[in-house]
Amino acid sequence: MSPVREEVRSQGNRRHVVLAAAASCFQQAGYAAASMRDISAAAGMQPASLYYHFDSKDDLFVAVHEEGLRRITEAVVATIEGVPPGWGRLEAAAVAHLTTLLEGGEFFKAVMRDIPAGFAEREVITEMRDAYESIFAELIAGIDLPASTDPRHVRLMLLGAMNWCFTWYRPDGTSPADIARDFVSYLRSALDTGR
Amino acid sequence: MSPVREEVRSQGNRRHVVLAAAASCFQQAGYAAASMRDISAAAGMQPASLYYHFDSKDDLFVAVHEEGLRRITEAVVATIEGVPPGWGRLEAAAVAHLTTLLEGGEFFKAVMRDIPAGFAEREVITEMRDAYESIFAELIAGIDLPASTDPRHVRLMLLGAMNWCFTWYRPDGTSPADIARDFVSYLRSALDTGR
DNA sequence: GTCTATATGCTGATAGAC
DNA sequence: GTCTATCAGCATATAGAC
Repeated sequence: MSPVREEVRSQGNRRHVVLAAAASCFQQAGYAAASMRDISAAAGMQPASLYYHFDSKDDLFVAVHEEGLRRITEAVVATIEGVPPGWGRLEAAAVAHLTTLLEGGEFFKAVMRDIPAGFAEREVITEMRDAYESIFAELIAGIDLPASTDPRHVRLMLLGAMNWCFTWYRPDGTSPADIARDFVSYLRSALDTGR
Repeated sequence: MSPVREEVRSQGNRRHVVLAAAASCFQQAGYAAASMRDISAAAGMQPASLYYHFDSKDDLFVAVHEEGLRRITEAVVATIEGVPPGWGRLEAAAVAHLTTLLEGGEFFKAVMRDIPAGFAEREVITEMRDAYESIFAELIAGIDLPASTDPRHVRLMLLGAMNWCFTWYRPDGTSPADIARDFVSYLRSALDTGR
């Protein structure tokens, strides 16, 4: 409205291009094997130009995680919205998680991996992942499990099984949604006290 | 007995020392981040000396996998010997697998990871892993599952959940054996038709 | 914001003495 | 079998022009 609008600073800024290029390289090669040269080539610029947008390779890795986890959180939260608590809600979240992970683009295979050993900001990444996984902890808390069952192990089993899928998943095989539904159904028929 | 015995050639050969050093480095840092210099230091020799025992870093990685998978196969096979087919046998195998993986030494965390992208001999490693996992396929085939259940997904869910454990396992928490038993029990009560 | 040019150190691997 | 010495190339990151 004001005639002298403060234009969005850094418009034409290609930070997001760099971020996407980094995600692609980290996903393909892993943190250590992806070089800043590779990333700069994927972004269509010179290596030195990356350092205008990010201070270091470590910073870039953290930023890729921030963006990836932000997006997958968004996808899962949007999916479970309105679904009543219980197994159906957990299933919906699992389907969203695995579908995003396996077919959602390059950000996610970079994010759902073991953190490179000796990585300086390991804790930052761990905390971001924990925040995301707490969604699943809450969903499982909303289910009436047998008293002998450890809800933490249920969560870790489900998420572990899903996060391992990228090692064997093939796009021409069973869909991510069907895989996720199978995994949840095995737990459900085991642990559903309401039946 | 013969007075002129052919002595074991390469006695005093430190190939096994190199192999253990490599396993340690690969496990700690991952393939790309572990350098031949790191490995040579861990083995107590000069970098050039490694090349007497192995032709390349790739070769060394393959050799670590061969040894690691040989050992974990041995551990699992020894454990299930004599246990009758069914859920108990699968549980015994899972306990042996996860215990070896998490507390069996440095070979296994190097082996049960995603293969570095672009690794030249990827297929060789994939085949070795498949051969190992076929043990679990057979164990699951020996269980009477509901017709609607996909035995392959049961195997992949269990192995995936276990192989992901090293990202969250802490030695001062639940023991690997108890974790494995929990995982199998969740599947078992779901899918056990014999109850 | 992106460039060219470069500093400094580490990489896998080889040659050849002992 | 292990060593010393070294090659050629690539790593992250910086300096400073435009």
